[in-house]
Amino acid sequence: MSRVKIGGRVLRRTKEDKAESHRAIVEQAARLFRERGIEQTSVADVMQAAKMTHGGFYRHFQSKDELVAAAMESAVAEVVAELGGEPPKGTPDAVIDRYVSTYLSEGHVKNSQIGCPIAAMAVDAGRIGGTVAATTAHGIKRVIDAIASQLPGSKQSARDRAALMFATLVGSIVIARASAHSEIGKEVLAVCRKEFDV
Amino acid sequence: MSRVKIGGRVLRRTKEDKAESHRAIVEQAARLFRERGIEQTSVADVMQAAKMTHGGFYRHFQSKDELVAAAMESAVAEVVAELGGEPPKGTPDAVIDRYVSTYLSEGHVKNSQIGCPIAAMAVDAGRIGGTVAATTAHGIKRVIDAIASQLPGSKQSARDRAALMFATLVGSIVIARASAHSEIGKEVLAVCRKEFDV
DNA sequence: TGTACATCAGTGAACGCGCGTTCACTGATGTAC
DNA sequence: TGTACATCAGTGAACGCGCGTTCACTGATGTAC
Repeated sequence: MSRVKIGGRVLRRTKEDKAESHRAIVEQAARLFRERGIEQTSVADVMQAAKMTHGGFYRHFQSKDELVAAAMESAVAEVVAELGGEPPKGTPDAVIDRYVSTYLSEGHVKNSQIGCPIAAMAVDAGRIGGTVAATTAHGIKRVIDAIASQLPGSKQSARDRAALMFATLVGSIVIARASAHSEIGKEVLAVCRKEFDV
Repeated sequence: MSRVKIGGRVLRRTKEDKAESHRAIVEQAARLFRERGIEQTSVADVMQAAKMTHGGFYRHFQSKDELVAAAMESAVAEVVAELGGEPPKGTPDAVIDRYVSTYLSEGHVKNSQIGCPIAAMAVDAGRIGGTVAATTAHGIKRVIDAIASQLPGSKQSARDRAALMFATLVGSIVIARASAHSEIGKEVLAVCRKEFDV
């Protein structure tokens, strides 16, 4: 944090500061939208989390929807980066194993704020339509492509298995979260873990 | 419709009329919440769809959340009724085949208002918490149980396969809807149909 | 290097709007006698 | 059967509130000369 505050006011506002503010807004939005939902998170909530007041928001985005798209894009990019990273030591499918077992963990159920943006935001983002829906659709494609790139076999076969796997993952976490205090959620996660052998 | 309107006013309001109004409110809520989302549908929207003004709403429900729970319950009951019905002519798993192939159809992608309430509402309903979340969790259990009751094999095995199947169905439709104008959604549905052989 | 000035990120008050909810009222229902 | 009256489903205006967005303002930045 290079910005210096004196008496509660930000005194330095260079281009780098603006870029840093921008990043902080998107980061907090990606976190809050996934945790509380898009409609349940106000622009003021996001700006407060980014340690600013809400008035400055429109120096960075033309509308809340533009922020929603940016947050979705940012969260998808993180997922894709994890999946596209160098396969670490171990078996060739270690990246996928780690992705799937993390996805189907109790931690992912509880910590939606750092989890899959599709599971947390896609239903509402799709309903918003326009650029938000388009960004979401593109994000889904990117994630499935990234999963497919880590699967063995032919391109088409890998893509098909990636699509089916991702659908199962998304459904499992949606169900598990909505069944948080019931046993059924844990059952679904367990069965799904068994299915993918993680 | 037994209610008689004269000059735009409902003149008869017997107990049966109230029950009919109640049913209409829940029916329209179940439809609109699934189509537009819970937060995006106002109490006034629902009452208008049920051909009333918003003021009378609180003669039927203590709060919007109570209506959300009733709408979820009603929509789940419909799904369970379809799955629990007499197996019609044909193979013993005809009920499941019909359920799955309808679930994975383009029609279900487009017509969320008459589709699976879990796919359409569970993410938001879970976030609301309280009775709404509890009703949703219970609804998920009821649907999985209903699916399991139509599957062959041991109780435990059927239940496990039902849980996995439902997760895949929910994930597929969430993805397909969010990818509406992209090819990826159709791919996911197609792969999923192949998986379940429908 | 120093001075004058335009820029613009961020502040905080204010805007209009739609929401969930409340309430006084209307008038048909249905019960008591 | 008829009359008087309490009930209450539904109406429509009104409430307070939080939202997305706007705007006048502040003051450090950074450019022109």
